[in-house]
Amino acid sequence: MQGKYNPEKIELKWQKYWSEKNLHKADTETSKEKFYCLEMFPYPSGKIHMGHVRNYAIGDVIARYKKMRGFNVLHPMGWDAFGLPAENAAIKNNVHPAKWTYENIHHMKKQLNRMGLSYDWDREVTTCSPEYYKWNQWFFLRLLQKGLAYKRASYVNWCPECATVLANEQVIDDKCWRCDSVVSQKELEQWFFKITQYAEALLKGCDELIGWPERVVLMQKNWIGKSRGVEVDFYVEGSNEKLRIFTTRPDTLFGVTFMCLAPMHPLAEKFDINPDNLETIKSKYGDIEVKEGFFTGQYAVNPLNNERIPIYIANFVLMEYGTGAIMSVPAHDQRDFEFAKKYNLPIKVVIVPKDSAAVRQCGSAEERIISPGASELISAFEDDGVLINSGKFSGLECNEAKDKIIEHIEEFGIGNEKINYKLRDWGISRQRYWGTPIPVVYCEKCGIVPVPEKDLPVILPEDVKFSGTGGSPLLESDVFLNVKCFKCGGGARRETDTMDTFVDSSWYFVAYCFENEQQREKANNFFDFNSSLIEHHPSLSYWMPVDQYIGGIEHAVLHLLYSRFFTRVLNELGISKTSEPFLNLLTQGMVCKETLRCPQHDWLFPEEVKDSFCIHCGCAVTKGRVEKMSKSKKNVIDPDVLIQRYGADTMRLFVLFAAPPERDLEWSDKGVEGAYRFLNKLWTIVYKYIAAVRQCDSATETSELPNYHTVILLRKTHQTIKKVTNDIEKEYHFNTAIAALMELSNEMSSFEAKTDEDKAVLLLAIKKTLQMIAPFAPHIAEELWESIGEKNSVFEHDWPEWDENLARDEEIELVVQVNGKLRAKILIPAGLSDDEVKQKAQNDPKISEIIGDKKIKKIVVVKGRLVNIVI
RNA sequence: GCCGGAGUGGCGGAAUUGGUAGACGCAAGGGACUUAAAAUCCCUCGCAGCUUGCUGUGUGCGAGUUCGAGUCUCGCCUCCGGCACCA
Repeated sequence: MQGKYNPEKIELKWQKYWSEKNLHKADTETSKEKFYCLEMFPYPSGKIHMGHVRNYAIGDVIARYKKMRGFNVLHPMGWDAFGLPAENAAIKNNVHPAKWTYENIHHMKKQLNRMGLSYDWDREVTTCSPEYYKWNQWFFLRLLQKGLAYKRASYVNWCPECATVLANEQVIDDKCWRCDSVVSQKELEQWFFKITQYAEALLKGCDELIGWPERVVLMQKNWIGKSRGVEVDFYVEGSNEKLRIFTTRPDTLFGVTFMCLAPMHPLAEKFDINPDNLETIKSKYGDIEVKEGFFTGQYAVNPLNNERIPIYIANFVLMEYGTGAIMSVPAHDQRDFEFAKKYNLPIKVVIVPKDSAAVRQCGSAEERIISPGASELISAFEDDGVLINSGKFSGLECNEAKDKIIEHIEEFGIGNEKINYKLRDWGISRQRYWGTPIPVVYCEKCGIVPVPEKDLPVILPEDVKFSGTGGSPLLESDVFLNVKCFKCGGGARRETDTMDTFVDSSWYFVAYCFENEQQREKANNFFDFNSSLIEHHPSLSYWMPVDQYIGGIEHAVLHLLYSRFFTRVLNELGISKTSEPFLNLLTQGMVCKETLRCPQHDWLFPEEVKDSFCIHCGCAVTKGRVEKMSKSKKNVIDPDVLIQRYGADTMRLFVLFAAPPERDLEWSDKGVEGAYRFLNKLWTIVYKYIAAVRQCDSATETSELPNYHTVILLRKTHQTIKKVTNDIEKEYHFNTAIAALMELSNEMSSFEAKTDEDKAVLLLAIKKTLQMIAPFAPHIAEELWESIGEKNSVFEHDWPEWDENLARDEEIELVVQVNGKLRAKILIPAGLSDDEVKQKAQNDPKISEIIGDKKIKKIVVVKGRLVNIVI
């Protein structure tokens, strides 16, 4: 097919070819080494956006490249199909969430295929299908059995108007995002997964994540938030009660001047305090702006020095962390310091900087201990130092003091060393319809009764209405709601909460390991309900873990942490051999574009601007910041439009070329045209020489070629293979790999093939270029590959190899520096000895002139690069 | 506040282990082809100076190490991201 480059025509042709030949299917039985390449599956919101395009283009390059390198590649795709938008669409458009979701999936699947992505669709998963979510339920039951799923009361965001729980993200300025009612905190019974039991394992596992970006690992570590400290009992004066606190600074125990309880602390109930005061503080609980508290009238006794310490109740003390009570050391904690100043509480210095002058200076602090307001401190001293005023521990350095004091505390039975984590259990209950029903029933006699495995899946009922008010639609389905107890056969009510959609995505990578949903059901052991013998399934142990995972940084904590948690549980259940799901992680940057703003009309589409004035009001339009593409900011580019105009190959190429994968990418319409030009150029090169090239029998790889330019092209070809291979292999630097291919193309387009040998070398260069461009722009590669007379798909050929000898330059450009400054460049043959190089450098007329009769102190030679003469 | 990351031409971005700063692309300017335009091709392109070839200078700022620093060390500045009452 000659003529003009017509992307649409060839792209559809090759997409059909791939699908008919089943080219993207993962082998089930093979001796080949496996490579599991996975991109985060999308939420079927309606249509794909540029973020998807980037994510999936990156994944596709890796999958196709690995296939060409001879791996058995698993490259699946599916749908994160449960979730709120479907329910909102149901309310708004009176369409069932399932219909809305499946229509979106249908459309988006077409879009993905139009991009030419190499998915094995036989392994597609859709999380809203009962075949999929019954496994959510199965996992839930296993977790319940192991005590890893439990129900307890907790505080949640509650919208009284919608009668539902809201996620933190859905509360905007303390109001419901949907109805604008003021959101309150409500105590509600919720299901939890006990992820905290795995805090230490997940933290330790972080060290295994060597293929992850450091910052993601760090974010995981911070999220888990381990800290070592000690729990200490303070006596409550005049009662048998003990007040237990947690601190990471036992070295400051002698500096405690007051204590604070969380307003929900059980002791608060026992104290004789004004209930109004308590209510006020409770209402300010969680308010970051103010730190408030009040004196309970009660005193505690410091177990180390028997000092009498007032007990306060304060809004900033969290019930969820530590023991819900703190000791306050205003001299060495800034927040305590501010609180002490506000309520005029004593400040006692117990740690001073290590250097002696400061010790002496602060020595005078001895006199003003516990004298409120006397302290000259303007802020807390939080650094490490030396202890003073601390009984037998005075004079010790902080770290040593910590150990000694912990020892002392344990010896006298006042408390114990304690490790705390910030990680909380994972609340999975959602009062929504479009999610996995939690498989339990409530029986008046038997209480919580799990649905037996053989009765799974608990299917979402169809007879529901979506009004948008009055809570979960499941509450209105009698068929769903009223069941017989699985234990006693009596009347029971089904759980109407559904699971957080993060449950669905915590194990979907496991589901892909099985060939299709039918087979998944019958061909495995662990999914077999009747089998008490749970074994590692061969498919699973073959494919897991995922070799390369690719997705947005926004999932750095939640999804990735949940998946790690699930994989550990699966491992303990004997299902998965691996304890970490993702070997290598690539977090791609956002796709951004310039925004346009009009003072009157806010964000504008580019079409709404003419000569930098708003077409509606004539106001001068200012260029906003470059921001992540979003509908609301009117700076989105629709992939469909782009494909229509330039084709999928151009879109893919641009997105891969404009920035390295992990960095943010700034959209440039002109840049897209550049990518399109490059593909056209490639097309022209091939067709310009195709007639001549066809006459050659085969490409020869001999290096004994007479023509200088031919040698250069051959060398460039081998250098490019080396460069592109290394760029892909090393850090997935696709932008520089593509740049190298552009360089080679530039070389080819200025090359004139006269002799047969010239033609042979050119054909070789063309072939290798097509093979190397194939993972990036697969359609044009296939088309041109066919055009030069190759049989079979380009993807069925091995990735090109380079010859180190042919890639080596015969001559090198030697840089000559004098005193570190560039003074000359000379061409010398490669492989000279250091002495010869030194000689040549000094013999250069310019250099010898500069040196003149000055004395040479030293000559530094960097092989193959430069000479530096120091005079 | 704490923890990360990043600052390189008009722009996106390149630069092995410390070794020619600015690959590749975009934009811009000039030229060729054309009746004309588009497309394509060729040339120029960090800044400053003049003798147009060179000299000086240049990777956020200031020091330092080194024969040599975009890269390493120390001290600042700015931007971005994450966490944030975590005791």
